[in-house]
This record gives sequence, structure tokens and C-alpha cells, in this order.
Amino acid sequence: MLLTDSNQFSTKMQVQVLTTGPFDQTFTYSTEGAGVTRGQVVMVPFGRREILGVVWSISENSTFEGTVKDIGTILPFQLPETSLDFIYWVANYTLIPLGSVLKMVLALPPAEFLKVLKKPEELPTPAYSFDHTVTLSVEQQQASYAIIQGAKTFIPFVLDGVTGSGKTEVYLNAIEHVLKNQGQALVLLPEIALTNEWLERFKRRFGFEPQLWHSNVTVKNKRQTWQQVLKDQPVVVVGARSALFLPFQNLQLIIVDEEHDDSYKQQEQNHYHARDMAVVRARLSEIPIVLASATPALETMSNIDKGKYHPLILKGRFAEATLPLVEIVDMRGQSRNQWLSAPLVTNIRQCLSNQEQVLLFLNRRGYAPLTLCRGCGHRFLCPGCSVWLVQHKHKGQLSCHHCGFTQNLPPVCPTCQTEDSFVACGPGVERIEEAVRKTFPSARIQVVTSDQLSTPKAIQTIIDDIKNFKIDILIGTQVLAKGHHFPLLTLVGILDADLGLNGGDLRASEKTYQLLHQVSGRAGREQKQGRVVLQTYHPDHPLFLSVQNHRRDDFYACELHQRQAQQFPPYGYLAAIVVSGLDEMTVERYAKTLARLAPNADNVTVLGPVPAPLARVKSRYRWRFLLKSSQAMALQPFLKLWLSHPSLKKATGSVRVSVDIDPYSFM
DNA sequence: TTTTATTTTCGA
DNA sequence: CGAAAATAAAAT
Ligand SMILES: [Zn+2]
Ligand SMILES: [Zn+2]
Repeated sequence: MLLTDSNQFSTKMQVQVLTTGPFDQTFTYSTEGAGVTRGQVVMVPFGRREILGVVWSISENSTFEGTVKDIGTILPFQLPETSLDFIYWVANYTLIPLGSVLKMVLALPPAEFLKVLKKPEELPTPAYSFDHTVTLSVEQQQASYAIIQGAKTFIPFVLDGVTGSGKTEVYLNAIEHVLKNQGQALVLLPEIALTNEWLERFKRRFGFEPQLWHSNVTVKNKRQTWQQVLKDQPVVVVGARSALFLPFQNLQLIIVDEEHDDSYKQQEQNHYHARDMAVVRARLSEIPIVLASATPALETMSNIDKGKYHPLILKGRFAEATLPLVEIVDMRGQSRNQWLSAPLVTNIRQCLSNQEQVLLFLNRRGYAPLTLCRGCGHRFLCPGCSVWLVQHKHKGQLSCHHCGFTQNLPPVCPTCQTEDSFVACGPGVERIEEAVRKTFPSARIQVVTSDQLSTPKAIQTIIDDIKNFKIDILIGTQVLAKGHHFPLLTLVGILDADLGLNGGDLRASEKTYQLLHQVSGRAGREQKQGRVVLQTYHPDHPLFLSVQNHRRDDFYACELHQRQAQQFPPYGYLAAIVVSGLDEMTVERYAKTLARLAPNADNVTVLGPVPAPLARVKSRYRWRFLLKSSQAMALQPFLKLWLSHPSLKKATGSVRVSVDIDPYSFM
């Protein structure tokens, strides 16, 4: 009588749990744990397995009729309210399912959480010693002071200054202030800018290592960092995009360095822009955020104009003196397969005799972007994608830069069986290397692309070789343009400045300007003016003249004007839909059905569907829509309504629909 | 996303 | 006919 039917007496409460699946809804569970509140991290039975989740709300009027299961395990973690708000905001803006955003916040596999439950782990406590041997200039102090004064308020700052103007010292100084307040700071950097050099500088300044967070950090370290940020330990997390989702308990400052960098935009699966979401994160936490760059994004500049962002401008002590001398070389008279113009060769020769280093920049990996048969015209194509295979001569391979497909270069043409009949079309860095070796046989030459920098050890070896002057001529892609500073480098040759300008990308000019600015900035040092030789087929293009004359703001003004005329970002809003699938007809049919079901709205224009410029990737055919609106947050409700249209069959099997708010790629 | 239920396909 | 494969549906 006493202990029977415990259900009648126990007070089980119902809770809504958000799980880490790709769902935009919560699920109802019951629990006896009286202390369970919103934010509680749990494991719940879901289907036949247990998955991670977080309690989203308590006993909300759940409409669920079926059998309610009990929460499996209550884990010793509670997500802060700002984290939960952030999840909601990101999901709502990007249209990524709530549960998928939660997965980015929880960031670790369930087993890691269970380990901590079984045996709580000792977490290292950071110990600082502040080093003030670097003295700040007046403008650096003023900028830093402004950020510190902004503490506990949402203020987006734009730290705008050329390479060498001391942006890093400014924000490190602000971070010191946060640490002295026992607060937490987050520094976002593009993965290729997160160099040893940067870390050494941090360690010198603070006497301890920051917590690293990127794809190559071990699960163990991630587990520790995740707990440290949640437990309010005064840490500095330095990482790529994904660090933004960590559940900081006491975040007091966010830095987004190289804020214009494209890599902040996640291009696949779940599309989001880490810089923009970082601003949201700062607003929700009511803290300052610093967007640092020598070439801020036009969106950022426009936000300064609107008064939303506060500019902090660093002119730099030696800025004027170190601006490189840019020579534009007209390539139109150049004979075919002559990648190095006479003025460039002259400059290289001069450099070599002065014992100075040269960087030749070409943003294209491999030997040649296209290989064809002289006999029959056979082209090597990727079997899974509608692109040419890139020839990598060192490896004797042909590979696809979209899906990773690789094959050996065959001895005979697969179509006509002719021996030795292949012609390489167009140059990549390897081919430039070949040409440079021919012209400068005694120079020490090194090609540097992401292929060469695949491991930390390889990176360090190459960087050391460059700094110790074991290399005369560097030939590289954008990995060399970002992050590293080479003091012996005085000449930069931009082999094909036009490369990024083709293709229907609304940001092509902006991106090209930023890249050329960044790579030009590698030339020169404090004592000596650097030189840049810019090879182009459009020597009168205003973009190149702006680079030559260092008229960044004129270029920006002109570019903004054009964006306004077309109602493109930052004056209008875009979203893209990509329908993809294994069967071409099915994809086309689905896209056209989707088009027919588009809702009507005054403030939204639907363009498409059209076959994507990259018509097939990883065996999937692709069709695209582009949506335009003049109004912020108008596209999201429109898309929600559209994609949940009752007579729209759920995209099943091979057909997938992916949504990209504020797209950066239109391929 | 993962798992299970249902339908279709196709070889023996 | 029955197993395997493809497709749809469910998960609280
Ligand atoms: Zn052939
Ligand atoms: Zn491919």
C-alpha cells in the first residue's frame, strides 16, 4: 500500500527539450529532477538511441499526445541564457534548424559529456603576467581606451589601419583589461591567419597560452576549453568561425580580426557569417566587439556611414613611408605562355642582386587549370563535377579542387591513345616555378600553397626558411598573403591581377581590391619602400589605379555607389536557394515546381530557377534561385512560408534544398 | 541525423 | 517468391 504506484505521488514535470538533430522544434520529456531549469544540458532517449539536448522550457503547453519519455541523464552543465538566446537568434536569421545550431554550441560528441559526468576533471587555471615592454603610440592608446571605455555596453568598433599600424597591440591591450576584470575574451581569426607568430606574440604579452579552438584541436583540449568558458574561468579563446558558438559564461569582449575575410562565411551545409553573427553575440551580451582590418568589408564601411559602427582609425607611425610603389604592367602585348613581363624580370634581378626576397603571387594552385590532348582535343574533366581537373605536375596527378577526386596523369590519351600528346593550358604556381627556374637558374625558389602547408611542421619549416633567408623567390597563393610578415621581402609580383574579376560575383571587385591590397602590403619594410609589379590585361581599370595610388576610400566610395545603383548589399538583402540531386531531370522538375509555389510579396523578388554556374558538384546537379529584398529580415519569413508550402512535397531522397542567407558565393 | 517501416525491384 | 535496394516516415 505504501510504496505502490509511485506515479500517483511523485510530481513529474514536463519539459521541452531541444535536441541536437536537424529539427526546428523541441520535444516533450518528463523528469522528476525538481531543479531542472531552462538551459540544463541533458541526454534524452530519441528513437532507439540517446542524444544530447538542452532543456528549452518548462511545462509549456505541449500539444504532444503520444507517450512522453523520461529524460535519460542530467548532465552537470547549464547553458547561460545568452547562449540560448543566441541559438534562437542565429536559427531565426540563417534559417538553420534550431537543433543544428545547438549542436554547434555543444560542439562535442555525447561521449565526452558522459566522461565528465563519470569523472569531473581538473581544469587548468590560466596564470597571467602582463608584459608592457611594447609601448603604444598615442593613437593606439586612444583606440584602446575607447574600447575599454565601452566595457559592458554593446558597441561595434571598426579598427581600421594598414599592416604594421599596430591593430593587434590595440586589441591585446583591451583584452588585458578584460582579464584584469576576470572576464573572458574571444578572438576570431581566419584559420590561415592563426599563425605561430601570432601565438608567440600573445604569449609574450600575457605569459600564458590562449585556448585554441579550430578543426585541428584535439577533442580533449576542446572538452577542457568548453568547460572553462562555461565555468567562468578568465580565458581568452582564439579560433576560427566555430569558436563563436562556445557557451561563454562571462564574455566581455569579441575581436574579429581580418574581418573582411571570406572564410568567415561558412559556405557549405549550414550557411552563416561568423562576423555578422559575432556582432549579434555582442549585442545579446551587451559587450563591445572590435572588427579589425586594413580593408574592411563594404558592409562594415556602410555600417560606419549609418552610424551603427564606431570607427577607430590607426594611421601608423611609418604608414606613409612604407606604402609600396606599384607599377602596372600591360600584358596585352605579351606573347603566349610568357607569364613574367620584362619589367617584372628586371625587378626580380635587381632584388636578387640586393640580397632581398621576392614574392610572386598567383592565386591558383597546381601546374595548369586545364589539360587537353593535342591530337583529339580530349579534356580532362572531373567525373563528379562539371569542372576541369587541375594538373599537379610534381605529383603527376590531375585533381578536382571541388570534390578532391584525383587520378594519375595517364601515359596516353584516354580517347585517341596518342602518346605524350597533352598540352597544359594556363598557369598555376607550379608552372610559374618552372618559368622562374628557367630565367633565374641559381635562385633558391619555393612554392607555397595550401598543398605545401598541410601540417604545422611543414608550415614552420617553410616560414623559418623564409625568415632565415634560405629562399630568394617565393611563389604562392593567398595563403602567403595572409597572416605572415616577411621582413626581407621587398618585391611583390602580382602575376594575374585580373584573375578574381571574372565570374558573376557581386563582390568580385571588392574581394580583388582587398586581396591585392593585402598582398601588396607584404612588400617593403620600415626602412625601405617596397615595390609591387602588377600584371594585368586591363591596365586602365580604376580598381588597379586605386591600388597603385593607395586610394582605398575612393575605390570604396565608387564601389558603394555601384552597389546602391543595383540595390545590392549593403543596400539590399539577398538569399540563395540551391536545389541539388543526383538526377538532373528530378532536380530541374523540383526547382520548377518550387518556382510555381513561390508566395507573393511586395518586398521580395524571386529570380530563377536557373542551372547553377557550377552545374554539378560531387555528382549532384544544381539549380539556383536568388531572392532580393530591400528590407532587412523580409527574406526569412518569406522563405519559411515558401518552403513549408502544403502542396510542396518534402524534398526527399536525392533532392536537397539548401538556403543561404546573405550569400557570398553565387556558383 | 539516424533508425525503422514500407514499397519497389530484380535475380533465382 | 523472397531478398535486397530504394524510398518514405518517424523520432517526444
Ligand atoms: Zn587524344
Ligand atoms: Zn570534382
